[in-house]
Amino acid sequence: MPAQDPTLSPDALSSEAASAPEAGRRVLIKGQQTKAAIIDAALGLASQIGLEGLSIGAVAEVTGMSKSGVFAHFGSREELQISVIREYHDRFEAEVFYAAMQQNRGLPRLQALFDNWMVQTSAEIDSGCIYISGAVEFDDRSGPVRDALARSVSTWQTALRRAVELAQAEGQLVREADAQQIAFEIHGLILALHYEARFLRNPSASAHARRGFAHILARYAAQV
Amino acid sequence: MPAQDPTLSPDALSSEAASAPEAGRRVLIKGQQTKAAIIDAALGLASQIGLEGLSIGAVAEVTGMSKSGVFAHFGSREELQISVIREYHDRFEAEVFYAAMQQNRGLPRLQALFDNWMVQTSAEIDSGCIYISGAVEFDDRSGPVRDALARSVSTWQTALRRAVELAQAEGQLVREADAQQIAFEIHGLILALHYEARFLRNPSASAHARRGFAHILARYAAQV
DNA sequence: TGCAAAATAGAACGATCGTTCTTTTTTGAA
DNA sequence: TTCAAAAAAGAACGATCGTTCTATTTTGCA
Repeated sequence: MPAQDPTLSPDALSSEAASAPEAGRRVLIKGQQTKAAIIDAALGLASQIGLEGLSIGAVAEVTGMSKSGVFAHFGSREELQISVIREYHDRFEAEVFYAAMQQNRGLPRLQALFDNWMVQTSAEIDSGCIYISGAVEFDDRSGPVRDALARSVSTWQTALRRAVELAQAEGQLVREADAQQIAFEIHGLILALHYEARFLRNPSASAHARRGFAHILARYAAQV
Repeated sequence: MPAQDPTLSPDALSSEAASAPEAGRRVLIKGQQTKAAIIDAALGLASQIGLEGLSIGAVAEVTGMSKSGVFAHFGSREELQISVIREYHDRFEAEVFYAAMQQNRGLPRLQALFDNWMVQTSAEIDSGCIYISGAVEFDDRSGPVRDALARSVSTWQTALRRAVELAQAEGQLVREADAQQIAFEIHGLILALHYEARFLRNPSASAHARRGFAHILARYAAQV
């Protein structure tokens, strides 16, 4: 199954923090533990105040460390930001993508992907989504942080589009439809959900998004 | 016509910079001119780097003034940010809302609103939209800047929803449909357009948004 | 237990930020 | 042309930022 099903960047952005130490060299485990704790705290902070608002001083305060202690693990703020993006990518992959892969390909899996995405986004109404805030912060910038972010988002969008294409291949959605168009419309629903629920505090945003998805499925449903 | 057509916050956020000077007092016009020039430059900056990234020093450099010279016109950075929001509100109102009001109520006007919104958003692919970036920057903050932003956005959303309701009243869209649901889906298309075009540099984003709008109209079209 | 390496802390740097205060220049009606 | 008010400039403040350097503590195999 993993051979023929699409995977969400199996290697592209996988955490390299667990690189195997060279044999015959010392293996210190403490550093990796605290580094993981730092990244976890940094992701929490970045979700609230954005990747750009993420400061080493704030991370140090949350983790109870010194600024230089935090800094030493990454060497630069950009590397910390990229580590946060990688961590978010991994969690998103696990909770949205992999969690839906156990559903049968086609409409059940596509529905599960959207449901998981909704759950993730709804949970982020309080915390914020760095795929959305990051896009706004880095849309006119260049550099490794933007590249890492764009790569993660593109990878996820490709996975979503492939799920649509599988539903078309299964004959559940019309084959003539543009899968990218469908993915675009779905993406819009999630963005509107995030905008209305998190910024405007509109309590009916979730219902609107869910209904919108049902409308999309109905519109592109293949006639039996 | 202005009496029965909805207006986009006729007074709520109108610029108060042109407050009439007291009779018998001196009238210096220079200050208001430079203030307008500052706001114009600040809006250009905020569109690119966001309202939060907007710094008085950067505005001073662009306008060729000193930091304190710029500061004196507003008294605080927050007031400068609010002035920028007001200016954007006025321009958005003129180029999107009022420009569509000359179309007949119902579908023609709704289509014009969306077209103008698309043009505005497409033009902002290079400059950025502070209604979108601002929502991300201030979604977990409170204060007068967030309030001004949320009020402007809510006003525009109300105007959009009313245009949908007019199309329903004209019998062009099904009366049973939830106007807020339709406005939500349209908003999602614009957000996805901004995201994909500005961040991911996807050249087909405009086509996707336009097609998505046509799909919405078709789905909610009243059978004749 | 000893000891080198790794991990962390602490202090300081130059830069930028919003803001305040003082001084100088400009404005425009009398 | 005069002159008070308005506008703008200039300098400095405390705070925070990312980063660098050095010193101290902790780690984990020998």
